[in-house]
Amino acid sequence: MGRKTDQRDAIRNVFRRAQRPLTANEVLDRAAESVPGLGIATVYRNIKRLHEDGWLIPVDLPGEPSRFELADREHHHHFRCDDCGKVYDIPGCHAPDDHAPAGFQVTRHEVWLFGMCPECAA
Amino acid sequence: MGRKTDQRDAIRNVFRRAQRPLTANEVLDRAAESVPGLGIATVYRNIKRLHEDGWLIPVDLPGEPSRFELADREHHHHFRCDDCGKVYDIPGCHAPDDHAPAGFQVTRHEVWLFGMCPECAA
DNA sequence: CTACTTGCAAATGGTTTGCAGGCGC
DNA sequence: GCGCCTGCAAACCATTTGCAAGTAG
Repeated sequence: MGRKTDQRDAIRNVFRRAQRPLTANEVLDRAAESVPGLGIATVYRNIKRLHEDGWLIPVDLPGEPSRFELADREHHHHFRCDDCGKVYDIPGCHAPDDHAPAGFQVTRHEVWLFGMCPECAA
Repeated sequence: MGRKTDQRDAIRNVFRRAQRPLTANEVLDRAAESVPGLGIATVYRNIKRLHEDGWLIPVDLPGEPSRFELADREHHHHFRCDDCGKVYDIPGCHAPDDHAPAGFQVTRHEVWLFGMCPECAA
């Protein structure tokens, strides 16, 4: 997985501490606290590598920058609140892979739910 | 819905003829055939307006430019071939909205299937 | 010492916007 | 004629890359 550097350690720790998917800029802000001078390019390069190594998985939403979260978790989906914009993890999977027309081989799927979160609904 | 212009007509006709979601550039290429000199900014402006008017719906997937398709169709999902990159419409809906934890009010969902399309599987 | 890493700045690619001229109504 | 539309170019924003200097092993 390459060399051990302060930057990479800091970036990995940020993800380990995170309770939700993070954007590159959020990672930069948090990691820069322990590694002053950290550059955004380094964050992107490390995120890319950690993703390639299977340590991170991308969480993308239309019109927003990519977010990433730890890969070592159960398969799950995401919920985005239309009101506050927060992204929540939704445990479990209720979208079987086998509903494509004949001939299509489905190997993976993504499900996003949108609506109002408990906080905003109150 | 605003004035009638050659540009807007051409752009709408492109979508009416399309068999799959299109990117802004794909729309530009096709619409420019009937309206030489058409600019990409005009395409974006019209797509934005047609979307706001509910005539188009966005079809987004990670790391790729937004695509759009006609809104007046049954709810359906999309399949993206990992091999050739083409995006297919998948009729029907097999992802019920009611699988979020208590407190979450789900009003909308998006489902993407990934894998191999019939052509590439052959 | 050598190769991998980093920071900076410039480049990229999709999308948006400012502006002056054009055209639908 | 008024105000919406358009084309062009410049601006934006997230992300990537070139490059020279730094550092892990």
